Amino acid sequence: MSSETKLTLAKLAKLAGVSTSTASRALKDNPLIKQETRNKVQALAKEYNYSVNAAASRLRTQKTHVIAVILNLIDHTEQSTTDPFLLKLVGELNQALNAKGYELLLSNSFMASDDWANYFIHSQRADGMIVIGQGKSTKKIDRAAEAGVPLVVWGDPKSEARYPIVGGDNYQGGFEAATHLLQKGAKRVLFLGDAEHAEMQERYRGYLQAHQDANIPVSEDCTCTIDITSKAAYEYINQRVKANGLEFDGIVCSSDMVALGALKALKERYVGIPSDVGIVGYDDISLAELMHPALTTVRQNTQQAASAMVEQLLLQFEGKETASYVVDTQLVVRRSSKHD
Amino acid sequence: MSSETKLTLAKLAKLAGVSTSTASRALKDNPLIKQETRNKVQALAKEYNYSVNAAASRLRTQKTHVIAVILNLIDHTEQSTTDPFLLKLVGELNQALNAKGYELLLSNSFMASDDWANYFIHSQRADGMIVIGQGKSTKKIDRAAEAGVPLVVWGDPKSEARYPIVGGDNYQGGFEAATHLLQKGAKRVLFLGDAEHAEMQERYRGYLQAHQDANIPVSEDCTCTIDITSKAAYEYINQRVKANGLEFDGIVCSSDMVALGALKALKERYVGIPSDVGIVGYDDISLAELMHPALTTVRQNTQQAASAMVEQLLLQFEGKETASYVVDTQLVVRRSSKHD
DNA sequence: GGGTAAAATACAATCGATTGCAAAATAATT
DNA sequence: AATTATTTTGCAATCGATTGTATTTTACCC
Repeated sequence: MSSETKLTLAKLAKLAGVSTSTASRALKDNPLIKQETRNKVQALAKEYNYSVNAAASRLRTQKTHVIAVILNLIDHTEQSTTDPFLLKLVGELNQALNAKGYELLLSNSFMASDDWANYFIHSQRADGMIVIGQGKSTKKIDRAAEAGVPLVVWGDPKSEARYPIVGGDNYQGGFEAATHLLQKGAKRVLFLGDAEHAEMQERYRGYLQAHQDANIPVSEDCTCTIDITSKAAYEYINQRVKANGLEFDGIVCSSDMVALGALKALKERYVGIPSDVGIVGYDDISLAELMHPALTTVRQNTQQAASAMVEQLLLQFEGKETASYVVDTQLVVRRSSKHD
Repeated sequence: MSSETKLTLAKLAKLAGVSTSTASRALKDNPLIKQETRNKVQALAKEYNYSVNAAASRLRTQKTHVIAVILNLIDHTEQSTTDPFLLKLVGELNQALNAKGYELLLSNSFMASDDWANYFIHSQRADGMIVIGQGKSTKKIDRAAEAGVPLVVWGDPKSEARYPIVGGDNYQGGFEAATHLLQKGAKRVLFLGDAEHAEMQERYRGYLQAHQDANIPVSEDCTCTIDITSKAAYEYINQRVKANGLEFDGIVCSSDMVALGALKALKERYVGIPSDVGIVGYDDISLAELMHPALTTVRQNTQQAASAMVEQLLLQFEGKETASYVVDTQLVVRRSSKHD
């Protein structure tokens, strides 16, 4: 089918009876080349299954058309490998990038150890980076940005940073979630999450504000700091109820995974949802509506998020101004919070 | 911090007072170079944050150290973007690849349209491919393999193919799942899936065998062909029960997502699980145990799978013999199938 | 000290595509 | 027909690292 020797541009050019420069230009429809010639070269390329050597092209043009996407792992937890929301985001990013002619190099933060700028950019593995999650500290990200790495982050768009951050309005999300529970009559609503993350911190602020607006005090022991995993949530709620009984009637969770863990713990103890405790999650992963009861949650538009991130990144390539971007967010009310 | 001009090997060599060839060799600890010189060059490289230009290196060595991972989408369904199992596999592959010094280029089958061999391999974007899912037809995969693409597939390891296939023993898994339900007393067990997929086909065969061994007939209407999504499962079960009432007492599902959809439909109709209907899923995604009742399922060892796939791929690079590989599979019994 | 073996380093070609500029071919103008 | 303007194409340098081979340096031995 294919001849044994690799087909290079030079050989293709010879076949077409033109020079490599002409062939190269013809392939990309450069108007410098006569239409007829372009057609001939392109036809031959198709016939012989020619495709440009990416390595050579990248070397010459200094562009890779590759974007590194980094799951910014929280060191000791396994949030990222497990959390469907983050993976969904990766899927959407892949779509959005492909649509713009870019490819997605998937990485966790281990590979490049400390020095993202060098590992990905200077080494010409990628043209830019998308970091998913601010983590507990943005030091690494900041350093990369300072080194001039084109960069976009999924996180809390209100954070001050020299790079654009795309994310939902977490303050608003937290506020709506808590307000919703309070309106349904809850008096003691837990916040289950980890305020060290910028995103969670904002949600927490919204949660506090909701209480203030509703004139309901928040006792200190309603703030529960746990890892953002279903396991941690399960264990926490399990132990808390075991130790203190059911001394709360609502939970605002920092993610759906956390909500699912809490839900499980409560159901095992025959706590009625939502009759005894109302639960609100965050993210609206596909399983939220499959739960029983279906999970009330705050949906973030991941598709919009992905497009925005890609757009902000490409803007940097053109040297244009960028800005953080707030993604649509919406409280999706389902059974887990709604007594009829 | 860093000087303005890009640091190339040539400049590094000049700094070290050696030739580029020596510098190049020194950086990779080539014993041809005196230890002292190696140290000096390496120290300088660290000091100046030098890192090899991947594009140049790839062009010269004709190796990319990149593996393309393809989510082999089923055209009209959205299984792959949603299914946590597949994404988990991607995560594990990333780990396994990194451990061997390879990077993961994530793709869906759209990007490369028809011609994987050209798009990924001849164009030197990747050294090899890992395809997740055989899909309904293996034509594309077969064609790529014929074109000489180093290739490993996640699918049914019993399929005949010229490339290694890694996967669980689907026949055995289906057999155990069905046997388990039958032993618990089920008389009419549905199979919910799509036998056009090689993997599902095998599970189905196991399901049939289980019935034969237990001497329980399988009526034709127990074979339910649906898309491998929770939504399709939900709708199917919902309609079936609505139309015919509850004329079955067990379901073997072709994935956990399918099981969750079925579960939801049944719970909405107040069907007791497992008292009225026992359910077994497949994959043991992290949410399986969070369900209420927790989902009995067939676990496939994804970490082992990822290592095996990477190993089989690297073997091809060395021109060595490869073989399909059967991953450990285990029935995890939980509440959804277990009356006490 | 002269000569050979061994160790260490340098030279120069190469991977394949891209692109500024020069050259050739064609068209337009007088 | 000669000259200029315009299209179209080709030349040759370049991107940065790698590696076979040649060369230089050092070590060794009688």
